[in-house]
Amino acid sequence: MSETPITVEPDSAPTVRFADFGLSPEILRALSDQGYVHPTPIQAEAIPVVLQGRDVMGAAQTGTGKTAGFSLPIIQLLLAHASPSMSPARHPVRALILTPTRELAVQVAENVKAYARHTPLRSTVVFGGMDMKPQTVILRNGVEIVIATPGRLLDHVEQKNVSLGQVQILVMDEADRMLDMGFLPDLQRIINMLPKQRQNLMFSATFSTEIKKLANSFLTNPVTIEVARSNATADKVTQVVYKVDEDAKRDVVEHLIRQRNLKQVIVFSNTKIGASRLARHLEQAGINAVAIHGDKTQQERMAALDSFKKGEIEVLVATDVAARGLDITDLPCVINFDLPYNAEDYVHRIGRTGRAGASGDALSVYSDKDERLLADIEKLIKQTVTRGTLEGFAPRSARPSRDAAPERRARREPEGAGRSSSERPAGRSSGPMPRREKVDPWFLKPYEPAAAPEPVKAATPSSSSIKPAKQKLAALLGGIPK
DNA sequence: AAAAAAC
Repeated sequence: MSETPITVEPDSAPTVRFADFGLSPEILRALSDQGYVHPTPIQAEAIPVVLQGRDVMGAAQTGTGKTAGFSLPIIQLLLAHASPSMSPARHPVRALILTPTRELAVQVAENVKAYARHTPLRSTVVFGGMDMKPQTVILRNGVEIVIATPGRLLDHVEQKNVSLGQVQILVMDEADRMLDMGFLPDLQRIINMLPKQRQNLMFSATFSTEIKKLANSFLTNPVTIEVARSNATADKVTQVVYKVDEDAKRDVVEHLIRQRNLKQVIVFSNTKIGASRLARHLEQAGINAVAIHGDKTQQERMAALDSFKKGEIEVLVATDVAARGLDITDLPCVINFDLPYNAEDYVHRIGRTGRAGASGDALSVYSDKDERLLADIEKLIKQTVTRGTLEGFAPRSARPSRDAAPERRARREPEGAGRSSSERPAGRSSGPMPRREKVDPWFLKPYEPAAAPEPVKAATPSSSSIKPAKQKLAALLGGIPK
C-alpha cells in the first residue's frame, strides 16, 4: 500500500491507537461510536499507568482530553476486576470522581456514560442545587461509578443513600480549583470514608506547592504525568487589552461584540452582580445575552449553558464558574470584562478559545486600577499583551446608566452634576454601601479623595495578600493522615 | 477581593 508520505515532526512517537492499550471491545466500540481512534498525549500517557493500578498526579488543563484519560482505564479496571464478593451491596460504588463545579460534574458524567454505554457498568452524577430525590433513587438502586461535587455527596452519605466503603478508585479532578474553593475539609471527610487500600488519581492545572502537599498526603508513590502547559496554547490566541474608563467598560464590551459581529462569545466578569448587570445591559442593547453564575438556580445555569451551546444565545456572561473545565469548544473569541484577580484564571479563561488547532481572540478591557493585575498576567504568561485602541467607539459622557439597580438609581445624585467618573470615590462602582443604620452616604458629602490615593508599596510581594489563606491551608494539609 | 460548594 503506497501512501503519500506526510510531514512528521522529527521525533514524534509512532502513532498510538486506542486499540493498542488492551481496552475491552465494549470500550473500543464506544470510542469508535464517537469516531475516536488516536489518544491525545495525556491519554497515551495516563491510560497504561492507570491500568497498572498506579496512583497518578496529572498536570493537565481542560481540552487535553484528560477525562477520557482517566475514565477509559477506570472502566476497564472495573470490568476486569469483579466487585468484592463479600460486598453486601449488589452494586457498590467502586469509582468516585470528584469535581469542583456542578457543570463540570455533569460534563464528566456525560463522558463516562458514553464510554461505558456498551458495558453493564452504571454511573450517575450527584450535585447540589437539585432535588435530592431522583439522585437518591438512582444511588439506592446501585451504581458502580459516581461523579459528584463534594457537598452533595456528603449529604447523600449522611442520609445513607450511598456508602463509600467499597470505593477502589478515587479521582480528584481540577484539584487546584478544589483547594482554591475551600473544599479541603470536605475532601478530607470524604477521603476518610474510603478504604485505605485504593487507587488515587489527582488532576490539576498547576503544580503549586499546595497541590504537591496534597498529592504527598494522599497519593502513594504516584506517577507524575505532565502535558504541555497551556502557555503554549496562547500562541494561537491573539490577545489584546483595551484600557478604558471604568464606567465605560460595559459600552466597550458592547462595542467589541458589535464591531466584530461576534455570534458566540463568553464574557468573563469577576463578580456575580457584574455578570448580571452586563448581561442585562447587552440584552437592552439588543444583544442576545445570558448570565451564568453561582447565584443563579441550577436550572438557570444549565439552561444558559445549553442554549449557548446550541447557539440560541450569542453572549454568555460568566463568572469564573465557567473559567475552567467547561467544554465549550473552539470559541472564536473570549472577552474579559474584568481582568481576573488570579493571573492563573486569565490563562484558564482564554483557554476557551484557540483550541484544537483553531485560532482565537482574547480581548480584555481594563482601567487604571487594574494595571497591577495586567502586570501579574504578563509576568505569568511571559509575554506582553498588545495594547489595542478602540476604533469607532464613542464614549457616552457620564450618562447615568439605565440599568443601574433601582436602589442605586434612587441614591444617585440629581442630574449628572458634571462630575467626571474619575472623580468618584473608588468604592462606588464596586458594590452597594453596607446596609447599616446611620449611613453617611458619600453622595451627601463633598467629594474628597478616599484616604489619600494609596501609596504604591513597591516592596510588597504580590503573594502577601494570600498568605493567611496559604497558612491555613498548610495547617489543614498537615492534618491529613497519610 | 471574589468566586464556588449542602440544606
